[in-house]
Amino acid sequence: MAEDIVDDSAEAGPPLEAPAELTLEILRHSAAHLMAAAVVELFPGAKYDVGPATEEGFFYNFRLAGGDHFSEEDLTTIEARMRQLAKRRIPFEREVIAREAARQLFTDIDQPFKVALIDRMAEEVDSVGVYRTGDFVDLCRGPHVPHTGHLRALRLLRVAGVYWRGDERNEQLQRVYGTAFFDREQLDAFIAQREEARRRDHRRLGAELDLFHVSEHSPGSPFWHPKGMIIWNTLEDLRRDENRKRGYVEVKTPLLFDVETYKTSGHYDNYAENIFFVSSRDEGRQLALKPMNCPGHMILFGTGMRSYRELPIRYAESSTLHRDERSGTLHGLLRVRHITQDDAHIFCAPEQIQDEIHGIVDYANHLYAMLGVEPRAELSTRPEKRLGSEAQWDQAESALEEALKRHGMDYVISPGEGTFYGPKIDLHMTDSIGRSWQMGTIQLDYQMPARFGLSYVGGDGQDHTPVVIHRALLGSLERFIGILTEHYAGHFPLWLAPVQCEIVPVQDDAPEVIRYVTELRDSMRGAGLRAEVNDKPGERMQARIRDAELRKVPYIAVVGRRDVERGDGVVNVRSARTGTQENVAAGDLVTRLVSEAASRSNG
RNA sequence: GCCCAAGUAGCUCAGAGGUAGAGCAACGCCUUGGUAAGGCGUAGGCCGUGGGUUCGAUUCCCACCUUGGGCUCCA
Repeated sequence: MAEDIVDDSAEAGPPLEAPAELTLEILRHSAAHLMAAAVVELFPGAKYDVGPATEEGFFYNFRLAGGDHFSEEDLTTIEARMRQLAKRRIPFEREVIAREAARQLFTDIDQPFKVALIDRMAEEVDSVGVYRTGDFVDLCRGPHVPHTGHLRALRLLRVAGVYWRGDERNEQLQRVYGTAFFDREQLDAFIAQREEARRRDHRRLGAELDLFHVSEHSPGSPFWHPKGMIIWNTLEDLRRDENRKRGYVEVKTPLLFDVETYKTSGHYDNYAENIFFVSSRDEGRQLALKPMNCPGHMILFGTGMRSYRELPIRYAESSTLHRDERSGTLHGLLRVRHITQDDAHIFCAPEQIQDEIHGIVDYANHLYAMLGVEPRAELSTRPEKRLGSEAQWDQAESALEEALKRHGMDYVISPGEGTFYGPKIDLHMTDSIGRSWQMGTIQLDYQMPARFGLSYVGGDGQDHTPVVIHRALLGSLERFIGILTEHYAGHFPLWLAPVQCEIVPVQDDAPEVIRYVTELRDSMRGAGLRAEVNDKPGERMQARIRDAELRKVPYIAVVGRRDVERGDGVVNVRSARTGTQENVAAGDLVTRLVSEAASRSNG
């Protein structure tokens, strides 16, 4: 959910003129006021904080008397009260008053959050907007709907505890989320759309398609089932193929490291709460499960004299990583503790950065296009606290930006969001309910090689410190498969589908039919296809077809006695995606599926 | 970690202070069927875990675990 709208400047400041047109945002902002009005009536002593419109609806933050919390039942009560207030067509009355008068007003009615907002306004602000809805009064620049009668199609969605001003060190307030639309039909469509999103949720599809599950025996670490492993391994094959073509070399580094390694890398100081520590029989020695591959690759690079002639060296490793994520953040495959990154570290000379970044962006575009997904790129630039010279940062940032431009990629810049060791490009994807997740990342690093004392001999015979580019393109295999499952709604393209062709015999007890379908299956398997025969006894052909359809098998071949007796080797093939049928010679079918799978097309 | 919810058969869910139900799936039998569910039957449960209240708890209370939505976090 986009919560970047939690900017309370929208709540205060100079008032705006009445709107030329009634937008959804205005409607929802007004609905937030209406909700606060209802809450203040129903929960005496409630303090209200801020309540903006969001992409999905609106929310308002409250502190209830006596430290109470809202329950879900309260939502029903509040929503009912809102409807009553809406029916009364109470006008939204706008006033502009002096800042001091407003401060006094909110002090008098004991609304400390509003007083705090006024106190945080810029000095030059001398008047503020105040809106009244019946007895309810809010600090607000508006604009609003003329009266509450416009707020007909409302729905309160959920409650949440949120930290005041988004800071964990502050007290926790109660936030109520809701949404509003111009009419009932739009609200119904919104609710139906959420239902649809739930159907393509990767956790649901993961169970239905028998891909994976998570267990309380190891929270955050998925169990991959045979069908899920096919998708996993197919993506791994793709990664290996492409890495080989692009001059990467595969390495393997340990899972367990002495913690000293992470002190050297800087992770111990910056990341300790996410590291799983492991005790050892060797007293006085503490080990840690690796949360990232970089230190291992640094050590590997450092095992020998390196010449500039060897560079760039591109170490790739798709290794298991563990990160001790906070329990409340775990989320299916999208946020896990057992992470498998399609990781690589490129060690290069400064003058090679541009070409390497270019190559990585090209690689990323190639992969994403092949999978039919479009990530959003974000360029994160130098943060306040950083290492390295300004000249290095200039070079690094422009190298990244240059590559994005050269590839014609749309991107947004996140100023100050880079890492302390360098700027980065992140690739983001959206899940079924609109949440954004970081997938790939490309990070330039001038610092870690120096911390590990890495060097290479340059053409000038002097030692130089290499630059490292950290990059993961899919990001994590777990997360990527999760997003991909939702993207395809479970209908994986042929090359990724766990079962590519299911063969359904019409007469399961006719020996010649059984022989025929078994031979067809074996010839498909011999050609490298994943084929199964569904000859489940006691079930009609229709039920077997339905079963394969529900498992979203791309092709279903139906073979009966008539085909066998005809003797021309023609079978009937049904495409699950289109529901169409056609008659094809078995040999042609195999050739066609092999070629479609090899093309790795999205179908 | 924090707020709000939910954990009952493999799955989806119903139920109630007196010891547990449906549909689908599984298994068995019957059905020989040409493109999305044939019929009958059988089996299946520490009602998330641990405490407490009670003659009796799966049901009420407390704690914990896991899952979901949000917050914070995501170098």
